[in-house]
Amino acid sequence: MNDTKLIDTRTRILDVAERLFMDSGYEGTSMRQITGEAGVNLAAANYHFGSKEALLQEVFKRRLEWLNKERLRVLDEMETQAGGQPLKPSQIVDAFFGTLLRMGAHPTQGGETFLRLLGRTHTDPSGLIKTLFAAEYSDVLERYKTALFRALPEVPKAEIVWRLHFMLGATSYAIAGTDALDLVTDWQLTEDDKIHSSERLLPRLMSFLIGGLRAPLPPPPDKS
Amino acid sequence: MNDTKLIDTRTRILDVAERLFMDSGYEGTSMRQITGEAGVNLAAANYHFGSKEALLQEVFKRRLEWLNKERLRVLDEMETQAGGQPLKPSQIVDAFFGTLLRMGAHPTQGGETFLRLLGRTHTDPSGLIKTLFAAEYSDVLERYKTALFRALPEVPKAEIVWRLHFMLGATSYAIAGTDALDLVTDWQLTEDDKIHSSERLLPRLMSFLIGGLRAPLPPPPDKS
DNA sequence: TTAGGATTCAAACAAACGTTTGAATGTTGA
DNA sequence: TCAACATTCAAACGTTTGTTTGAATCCTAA
Repeated sequence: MNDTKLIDTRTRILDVAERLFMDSGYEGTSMRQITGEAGVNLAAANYHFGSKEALLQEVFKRRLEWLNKERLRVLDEMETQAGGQPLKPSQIVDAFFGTLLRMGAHPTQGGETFLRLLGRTHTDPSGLIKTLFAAEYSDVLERYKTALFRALPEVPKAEIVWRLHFMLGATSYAIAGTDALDLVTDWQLTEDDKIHSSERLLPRLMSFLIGGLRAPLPPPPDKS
Repeated sequence: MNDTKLIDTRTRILDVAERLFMDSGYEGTSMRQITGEAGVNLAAANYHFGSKEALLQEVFKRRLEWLNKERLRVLDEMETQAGGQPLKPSQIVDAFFGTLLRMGAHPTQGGETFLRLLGRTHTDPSGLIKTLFAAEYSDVLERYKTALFRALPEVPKAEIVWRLHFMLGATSYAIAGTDALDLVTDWQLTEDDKIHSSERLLPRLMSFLIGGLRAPLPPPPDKS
């Protein structure tokens, strides 16, 4: 087992697969495209990963493990700092979603490509993806849920869960690509707005998320 | 041209395609699955629609035309009622997103199936989908954008556009399937919460969206 | 230097894909 | 009733798909 070339082939396949899955989706990407653009033999992909499905799993796994470890680390650090006191909601939101968005600027962790892949995949109901996400996210969500419950003791837990869900949606959409924004854009934004839009995304999204999280509760259900 | 049977075959294909595209995506669904489950001959799909791509377009077109006409009608009605005064932001949000969600309870317009298909497709960057959406949404978004600008004159237009984008994301995710919520759920919700969750989605989402829309603006960009 | 496992490679596999064909059947208006 | 058109149908088309094979090559440890 060669230490430089083996890792190179594996990594080249993973990197290209990540980008192509982002561009064209899982079913829309063929093994021949992946291995072709990666400059490796077709059979190499099956040799290193076993199957296309297993390759998809690896593409997500190597990033999500890093991300969710980082999310737990940041939350741990905040809670230590707070010394038993509940955190501020804005801290929790930043630890979860801010860490995700800042991953887009982290060159060794896939940069924007993985972020966009993740965003577009979050609404994919395919069994494979759902199973993978459930396994990869469960610990992290449990911790953040608990932190939010403590931070917002006056808000019913069901509402917090729903709002976490909405926050995930707004964020997925935001990172799925500023391309999709071209739908909504067109209209009069200054060049300045466009140039800085990527780096300004985080504060803008954060304001929106916290506004939604702290919004007045909906009227209680009709008892008829 | 037979008036009952032709419409039947066409509609049966459209209905099944809508459901299968929702379940498995465009590339993940084959013409044989569609025509098989619809109980029509394989060649019938190509006969009536020309190609798989054209079939996908039709699936979206018949629903989006209805939805966006309805959205414009509701907004027109509100503006007439207001007699030249700007609308309240919450009215505009409800006219746009409320109309969408209420479509899920409209049996002749695809019900929840189309809603979930739309939710999962919103993050799809494929050229075909983007072109279709751009054409189908442009008029409506233009009108609603203008209404929001008038309703929130003190907010910079760029911020409004971004927040509209975030609102679209939260909504897409919410309608893409309460299945995806199983990710976040698990945790202690009462049975009552679960039973009423579908009909309670709209007020919950609305509170979140308006909270986000009206949140304090993010700090201005660093001038360094 | 050499044996043995790891990796690459060209080639082939069966299966599934979207689409087309031409004949058969159904339907309509004169 | 019959000609003209619309629709259905079974069959086949050529591609492309993911995966497998077995030989060739590379690398490393003894």
